[in-house]
Amino acid sequence: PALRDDADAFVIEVDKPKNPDHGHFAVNSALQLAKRLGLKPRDIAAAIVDALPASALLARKPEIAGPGFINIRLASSAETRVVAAILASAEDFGKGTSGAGRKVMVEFVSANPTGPLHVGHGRGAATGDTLARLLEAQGWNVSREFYYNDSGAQINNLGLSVQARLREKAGLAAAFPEDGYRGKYIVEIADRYAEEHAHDARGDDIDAVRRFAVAALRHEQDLDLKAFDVRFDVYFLESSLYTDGLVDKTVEHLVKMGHTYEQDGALWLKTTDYGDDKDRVMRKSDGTFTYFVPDVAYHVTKWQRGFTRAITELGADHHGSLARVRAGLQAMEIGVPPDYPDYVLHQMITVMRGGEEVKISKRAGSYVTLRDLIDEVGRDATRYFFVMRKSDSQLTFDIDLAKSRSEDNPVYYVQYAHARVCSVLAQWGGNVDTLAGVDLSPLANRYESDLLRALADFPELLATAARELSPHLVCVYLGELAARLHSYYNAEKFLVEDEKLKLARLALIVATRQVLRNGLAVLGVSAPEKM
RNA sequence: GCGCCCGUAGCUCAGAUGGAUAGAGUACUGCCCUCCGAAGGCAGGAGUCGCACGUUCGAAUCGUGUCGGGCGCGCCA
Repeated sequence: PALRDDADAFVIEVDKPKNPDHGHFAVNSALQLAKRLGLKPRDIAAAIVDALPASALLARKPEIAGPGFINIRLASSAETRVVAAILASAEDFGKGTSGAGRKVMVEFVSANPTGPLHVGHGRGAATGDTLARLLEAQGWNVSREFYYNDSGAQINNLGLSVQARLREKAGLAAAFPEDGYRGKYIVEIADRYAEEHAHDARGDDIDAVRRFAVAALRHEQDLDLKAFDVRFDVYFLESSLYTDGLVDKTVEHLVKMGHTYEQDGALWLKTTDYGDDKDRVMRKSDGTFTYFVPDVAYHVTKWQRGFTRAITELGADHHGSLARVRAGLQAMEIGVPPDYPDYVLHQMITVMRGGEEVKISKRAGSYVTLRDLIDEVGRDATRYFFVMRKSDSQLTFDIDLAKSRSEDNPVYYVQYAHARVCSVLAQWGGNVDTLAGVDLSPLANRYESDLLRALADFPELLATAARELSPHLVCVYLGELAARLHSYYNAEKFLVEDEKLKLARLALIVATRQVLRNGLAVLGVSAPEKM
């Protein structure tokens, strides 16, 4: 009665307790209501339990435990239903429909074409691609986009660096640009340029040199991404923002909206009106634009291309641009939500080699490339490694450890579980399809129950990972699922004499194999039948 | 100085909406293949969840402060 006069709605929360002794579901409402009702939590719980109707789905009457939790345990017949659902849905098991076909862009990697992709880009590539796969699995219409800066000072610098190497080769006294790129790959590009441009072996045609270098590096990056099984739908050139006049239009629009002012010969945007900590220069006193203007213009195109949702995956060293871009978008007053786009930042990776930190510097040419990693530890392990940690925690990547202990990489643990099931099925020799309608009532021990619970969690897990933009949750889940399969395998024999028991167990492990496969697919990691 | 992220076992890290004895891997110790692959399993020790205060029936989780680490803060990109 007290609840009926209360204007506040009361929401009953149903938890899934970590401890299996607490049942499949737990309700803590009695604890939360105790104060409002002025009653003891256990008394409230008892009243609730008494009022519940009996159900064939429940193993027994809900229990009151601890300070007043209500623990609910499913009957075995309810618990095993998930197996049939998995076998029926196969690769679609776990998918959701919350995206409802809406468009979302995931922008990631977006490396400038001034050098090979390094470990940081690898983390971004694995994270962004997994996010895209997660969103696709929730029914979003995902477009993967790579934005690259093919103009401006850094590209200029790249051209000059290659030119300097060309001149060295030609025996000319040439000063290497102070901020030039010193990596070996610059020398290689210079060599190739000289080969293919015999008439300009000294690189006098700086435009041609620059174009060649950008094309060469873009090509290398594409090969790296391909080796990583990452593909993009759109490569967006920063230069197109200028050639299409979008940068100018954006600036004009911001001026028109009254969010700018002139000072010291420069044009400023009042980003402080939108939460930035200081106003930002848009047009420098020399008439050129600062980089954040094309950034805003680029995000305007995302919105105007119909992406009402956009996710931008960046290295954490770019986090300073977030507030600015969002502020710029707000100042446009074109209806973009204040939190557009969603940002997912990945923290820096500290690379250790030989017990020492490897400083990654493009300009100095000290590098651990993505290609090195893929060659040394393999694509699957590299992808898994990069997404198994929360992206906003910094991680230490010990190259020696990754190489020497590559067999201990957690990805093999998960893949092995999959291969193990395949191996059992091969020994059985029966037709897997016939397992779909098998009687599952023989499944009763705790290993089977644990496995069933884990399988049933998969759809919600994927939904959570997508909602939280947290790919690492998939890795955590798969590790636990594989652990349960391995424990089960060691504790019980599957290919037993008892035909009914055997078929029930086989159906269960086939369902497990399917979920392992589906989870690995989201990560872009293979599910081998043999290892 | 300002902003963002992080601070959980020796090490690397999980702990979604606050819940019931804080988890995994690794390392270390000891067991388990006449048995579906031991790339596996089982058992053990190891943590005042950086610190303090606060909110709450209840805090690793929320708030404030503080200390420590990373990153970013230029009319650079």
